Amino acid sequence: MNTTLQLNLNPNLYLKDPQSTELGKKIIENAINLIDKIGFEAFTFKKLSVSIDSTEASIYRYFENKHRLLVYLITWYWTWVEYNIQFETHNIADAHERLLIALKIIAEKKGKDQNFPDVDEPALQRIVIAESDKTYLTREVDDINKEGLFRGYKSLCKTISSIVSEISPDFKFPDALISTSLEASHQQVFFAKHLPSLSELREADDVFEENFHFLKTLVLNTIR
Amino acid sequence: MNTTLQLNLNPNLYLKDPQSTELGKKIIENAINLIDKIGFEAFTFKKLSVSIDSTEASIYRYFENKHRLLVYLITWYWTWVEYNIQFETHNIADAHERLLIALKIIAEKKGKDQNFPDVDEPALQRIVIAESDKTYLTREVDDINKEGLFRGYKSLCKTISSIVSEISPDFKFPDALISTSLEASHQQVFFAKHLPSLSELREADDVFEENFHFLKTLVLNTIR
DNA sequence: AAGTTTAAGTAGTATTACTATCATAAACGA
DNA sequence: TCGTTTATGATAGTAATACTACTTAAACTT
Repeated sequence: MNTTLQLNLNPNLYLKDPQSTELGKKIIENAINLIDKIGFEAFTFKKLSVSIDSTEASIYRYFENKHRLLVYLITWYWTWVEYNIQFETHNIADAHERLLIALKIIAEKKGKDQNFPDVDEPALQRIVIAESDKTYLTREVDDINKEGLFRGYKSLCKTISSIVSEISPDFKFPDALISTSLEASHQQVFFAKHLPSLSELREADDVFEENFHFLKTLVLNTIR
Repeated sequence: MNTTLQLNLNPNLYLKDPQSTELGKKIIENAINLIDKIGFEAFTFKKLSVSIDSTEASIYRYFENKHRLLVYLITWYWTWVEYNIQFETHNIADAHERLLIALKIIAEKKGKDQNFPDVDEPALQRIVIAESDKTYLTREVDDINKEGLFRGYKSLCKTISSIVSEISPDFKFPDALISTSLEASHQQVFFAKHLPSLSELREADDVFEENFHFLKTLVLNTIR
């Protein structure tokens, strides 16, 4: 299969769909590179406009502000992860097996997906690890939520927590357990790199394998 | 007992010890109020200087910038929490019992502690819930860590994870489990309030009890 | 070819996050 | 009591940020 795909995202995420124009695609591609390189706080529309050889005002026509752009990128990521989970668990009857596949996909290191040529998934994963919590840790969280912008993340959480409920119908906290696990899946990788005394995971090629191992232990032991 | 106490914090947290002067204490007291009221992003030294009827320059003599001030406040909180855990678990032989006390203290709603008249602990707990992750989610994390500013949090994590190891010496991830639990203890309360579909906890007087119940389930099931 | 929608560039503003300098007043030591 | 640290305050200034408003250019329609 050689077709390129497009994820359907909530139109409230943008003022003008960046997937619909050349400039829009350049904004996404270069925003990922730039945030990955300098971090979200230092990232500005001015710097982005220089790197795509355009202007601040043009970028403001696509996104209300840089926070909304971050929400767009992070939502793209979770929607993509959920798509992969749906794809890989399709036609698998055993709930336990489906849960393991889902946890694996969440925990693992992401490579380039040829279906989406404009998105650098490995860079985007690094952004998720370092910046994703900033999407909701803001005073605007309720407004943003009202517009439905967290649907991607919430839907992913629901997908996995319902597998948990299928396995252990009496378990009281499937949503809390899975949201905790989703957060842990990037927090622990961050700790491994920057605050290693907070985690047994160690920065190396296999952090992501250890990450999977930890998540598996956490989730399976908790619901059993 | 009627003496007031003072927590010993790493001097790198400040340029000049705010606990040593009247102005310093006013800065801490009003910073807590102001961040609680308007959030960390909207909080500025200018606004703080107006609320304490002083000047920006004076505040800059105590803290390098507003991020360092946040690190100071959050460190104060975790150091205080660890002090409480030490106090309450002292002389208790049974590790399982000590673990439950520690989880309870982490999870519970904080009231005013008369030992520290200048600190509004309930407001500070709200700041921890909404802003604490911003202390380390920054490009400066490695520099800040090198100065030892995360010692409070790391020490708390170690204290509890060593109880875990005492109970289950073969468990592979005591640090990861406890850092995950510490993060969950404020994340789940945040979700209950702002993104309730990510958690079974519900905003009400007993969120903190449910929080304890969830943490207990998570930790005890995982290590058993 | 004229008119109209749409995209993109130019220019400007208020605020933020500082830094630097100088004045003054209290506190402290000899 | 005189002189000197030390703490705070007042004032000003700067580069960068996060926008907004206005204007021009291109593209598409009739």
